[in-house]
Amino acid sequence: MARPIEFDREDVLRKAIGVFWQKGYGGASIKDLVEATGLQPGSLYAAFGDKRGLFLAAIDGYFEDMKGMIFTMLHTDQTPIVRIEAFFNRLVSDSVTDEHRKGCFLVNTLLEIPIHDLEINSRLQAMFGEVENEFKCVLKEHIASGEFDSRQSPEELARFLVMGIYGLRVFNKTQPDISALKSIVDNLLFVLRGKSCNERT
Amino acid sequence: MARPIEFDREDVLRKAIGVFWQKGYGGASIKDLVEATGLQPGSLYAAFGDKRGLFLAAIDGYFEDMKGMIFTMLHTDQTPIVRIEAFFNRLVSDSVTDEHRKGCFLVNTLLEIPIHDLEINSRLQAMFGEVENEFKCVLKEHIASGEFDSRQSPEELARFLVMGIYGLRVFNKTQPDISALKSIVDNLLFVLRGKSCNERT
DNA sequence: ATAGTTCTTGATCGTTCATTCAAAAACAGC
DNA sequence: GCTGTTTTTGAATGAACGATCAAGAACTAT
Repeated sequence: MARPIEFDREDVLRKAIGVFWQKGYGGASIKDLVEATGLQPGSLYAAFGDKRGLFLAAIDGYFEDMKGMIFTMLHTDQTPIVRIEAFFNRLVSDSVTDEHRKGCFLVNTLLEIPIHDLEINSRLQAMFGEVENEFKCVLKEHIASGEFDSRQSPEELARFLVMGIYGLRVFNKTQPDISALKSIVDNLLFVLRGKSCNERT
Repeated sequence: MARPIEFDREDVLRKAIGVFWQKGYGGASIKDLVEATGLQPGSLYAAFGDKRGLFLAAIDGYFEDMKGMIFTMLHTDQTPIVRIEAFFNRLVSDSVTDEHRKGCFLVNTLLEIPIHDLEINSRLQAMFGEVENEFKCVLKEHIASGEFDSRQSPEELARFLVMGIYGLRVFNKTQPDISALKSIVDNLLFVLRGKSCNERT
């Protein structure tokens, strides 16, 4: 009984994610978002409230995709260590493939947004907390398998791996070199198994 | 034979560093810088050209301090591994002490500035290249000492440590927890020596 | 067809941004 | 105590920003 909405909300959100991902929150202007989404300011504001609301929706949308990827990588029928290895190999190949070197939208946001912005930061903290927790579950399996004398708790190792994600993401901004990234991943995984496995040339 | 400059350039630069450090390049306005430095826009522009010029000077100034600290930490008469350990312990204590959790100015900038800004990014790359090189020299000593069977080249290990700096810096933005940071450092160093040393509670 | 409702449009608002510049102020040389 | 030179001042500039809103457009229900 009224004029129907013409745009696809998810489609618009995806395009907005692209803008924020590439330019950051402060760097993306409404003009950028209007051009990318094809919506006029009025429609954009009607749909998402304001720029910040759209940004929050973008963060959530990005994390949904990310969570799906993580779940796919970490819940296979392979051994725990191989699953984690697959996850980081995927991270490396994504980093190398990404020609604009946008990195991880969430990690970028982590450094852009001031810590006193609790609404955004607590959200990011919760998201990476979920990632950490996924690692923890897999690591518990790993330790339970007995092939690894547990020097440390799965909590500590999971935190270490999350730190590795951060580090790799930032590293790729300075040196997008695949062999360097692979070597770093190998050293990260070395902590989990006590010996180096991948041969490198 | 003219009116002398009233302000101390280094003092002004230090205050400007504080502003950029806390707010980022895009987030810091000229008004912020005018208020922090006590200089009027005209004087600021006469001294540094424009906002970007001041930012570049700020980056350089920050790195000078950082380089001094690194040199102090890595050139003592202790064993190589202890020196690197001291470096990361210092990084942890700095992270915990910093109540505003500003992190590392250079790492923050790395994520804020788009990669196609070559003037800034090549500068940052050179700076972290210097850090990597410092690590490499110390690691060569470590390997030459013979107490560590060199699974890997000092280049690869140095890169891994730089990645660790990035990771720790970002990690502290989400979880400023000293024991978590210490545990991460312990795992980073584990890669260098093949066994865990620090006891943890 | 008409009335009622919601969406789209894009010009417009007030702010804030980085930057400039003419005028005033502070020195050195003579 | 002038004169010449440079610095400081802070108001002014135009552009870009996020956000708004009245008018027109598109649809449904009756």
